[in-house]
Amino acid sequence: MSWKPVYDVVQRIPRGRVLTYGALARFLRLPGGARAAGRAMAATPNGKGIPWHRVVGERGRILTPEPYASLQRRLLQSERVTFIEFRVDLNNHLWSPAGKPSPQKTKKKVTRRRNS
DNA sequence: CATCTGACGACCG
DNA sequence: GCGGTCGCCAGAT
Repeated sequence: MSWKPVYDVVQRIPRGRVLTYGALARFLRLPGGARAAGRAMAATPNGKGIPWHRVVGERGRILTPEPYASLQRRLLQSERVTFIEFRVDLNNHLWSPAGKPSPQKTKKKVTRRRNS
């Protein structure tokens, strides 16, 4: 499968901003949904300058396997991305491929789901 | 060819 | 908020 379009978008994520697998999948209309985005990232070729660390779970949750999780947090924090208890503050850093910066501060539907 | 396994996210109780 | 299931589907075994 060609994940080029995925990498292409990821590569466009500005420094200090992040994208979620779901948003990525929906934007590109990937068959298989968010998980497809996850597969794409898991297959990300290293050393290609792809900012894989800027892709996180739906609520800013870091989902990468342990070896990378710490690195990812470190990289994000190094570019000024703020965290709230192991979660990226999407409210201020979520980016949109379509060019929808709108950070906003009013949380609308941020109260549900699990994951620990 | 048959199974298993996820770098997800939606739902349910 | 927490734990568990389900749909999806490309690779790995």
